[in-house]
Amino acid sequence: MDFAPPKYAQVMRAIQERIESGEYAPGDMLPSETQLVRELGVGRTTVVRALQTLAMQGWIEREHGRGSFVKGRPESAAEIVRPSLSTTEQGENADAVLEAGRVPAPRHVARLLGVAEGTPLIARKRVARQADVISAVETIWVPLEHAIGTDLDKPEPLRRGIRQHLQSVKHLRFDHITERVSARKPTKEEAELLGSSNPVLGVLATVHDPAGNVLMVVSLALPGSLHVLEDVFKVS
Amino acid sequence: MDFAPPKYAQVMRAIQERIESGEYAPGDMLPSETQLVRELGVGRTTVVRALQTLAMQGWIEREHGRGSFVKGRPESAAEIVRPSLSTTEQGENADAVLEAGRVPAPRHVARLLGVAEGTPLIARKRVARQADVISAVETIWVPLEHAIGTDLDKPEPLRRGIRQHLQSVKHLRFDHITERVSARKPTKEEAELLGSSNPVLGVLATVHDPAGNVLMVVSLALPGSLHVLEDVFKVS
DNA sequence: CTCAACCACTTGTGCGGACGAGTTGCGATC
DNA sequence: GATCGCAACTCGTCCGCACAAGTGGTTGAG
Repeated sequence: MDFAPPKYAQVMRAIQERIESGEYAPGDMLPSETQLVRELGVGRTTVVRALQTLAMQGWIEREHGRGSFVKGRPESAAEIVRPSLSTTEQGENADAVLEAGRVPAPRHVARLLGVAEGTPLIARKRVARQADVISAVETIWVPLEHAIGTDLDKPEPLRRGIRQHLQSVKHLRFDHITERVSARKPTKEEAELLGSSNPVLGVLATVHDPAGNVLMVVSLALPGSLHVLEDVFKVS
Repeated sequence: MDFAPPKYAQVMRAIQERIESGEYAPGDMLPSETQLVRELGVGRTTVVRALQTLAMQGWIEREHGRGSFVKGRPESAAEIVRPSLSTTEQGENADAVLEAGRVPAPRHVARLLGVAEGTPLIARKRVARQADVISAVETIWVPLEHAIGTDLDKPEPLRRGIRQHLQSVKHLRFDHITERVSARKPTKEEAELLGSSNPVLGVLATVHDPAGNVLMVVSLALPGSLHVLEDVFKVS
């Protein structure tokens, strides 16, 4: 059975929907807290909590003594495309998987996983296509203990993406990802697959569980002519 | 005259100090809300607000029915090195500045600034050195209206960094930065300065004021063999 | 011994009220 | 007309209380 979300979350949703529908346009003043209390039939504590949370998320702006004002849907950092995340998130097409099976850990992967070089791992190499052109070469490295009992070592395409698969089969939860981006020449194999030896963005990412343990390593080669990584951040 | 910070902030500071001093070690259970109420002489509302804010910032973890537990000082994403930010933040050495003066806007810069191609801009080209080796080529593009009255168009090195200079002279405030990273071959000039034609990370960043206007454009060439950009983010 | 009920604790959410402080407009006064 | 003061509004903070819900240990019945 499921539960009703808390009231302050319902209030937030109500206001967000009115902003997205255009009922409250950017620059408009929101109804005052007391008005919202009457209108929505909740206590001021609840309204204030909802409004302060919305302000923290960037939906609205609150000015002491004047009112609360609409800013609009915030461009949250979550919407930015994270290449390593989409790699673990997307399902696979029939022609995507190149190899899947047991290999000894290369040095740089072993270091990130905290195991000895040469330790057997499950490696899964795939390509991503855009309009029939290979647009990225992706390799996922998973320790045996996490891969055992899963379909990661089988060359059949995974329907639901690696994250879903690992979560449902092994109850592994992804918490955060560390990405390391550099520019390099493609390896000979990558150059053949991509059909060019122009520079690539090399992305090396570690996927962590809530306790900080490294669950897997993702390695990507993104041709520089096709990919631009975009990121927005606040200044101090 | 100054004001006392709100009580919930005082409670937050008290707990943060106890965590940093080691009095509360990671993994420890914090005093319960009722205990803190008695100990600090404030209402539970205040304690709860402080604890929930600390939890949002990653200092502690709260578990329904069990208690609040210390996680430690959060490693905030702000500590990550942002190449475009350090470019505007650092002072310049005597041998850093290559050129500074008026040039027509190239197409890709004009588009980011929202002006016509060829509009006169102030451009400032510099190199960053690490152990006497040139490790990056940096170009800053500033509209005339913002550069006028500043020293940005003079080849003399700026002591305090571009952000400080623009803020004190023209009262311009930096709010957020959008970075676009790609991999490319160095231009002929960049290759000569860097002493190599290996792939570089091309960073193109826009610096925005609080209203979202673009104040300047920063363009960087970072040799892939010397730079790795690191980034940590939460999974949904 | 096993297990369920219970109790004592924890945090999560919600209410109403209170007071402070910033903003704005209006009217009385000069 | 200009200015001051006040009233009415806004948000910011804080309190005490209440109840729900999750956790863990104890206790007593079987």
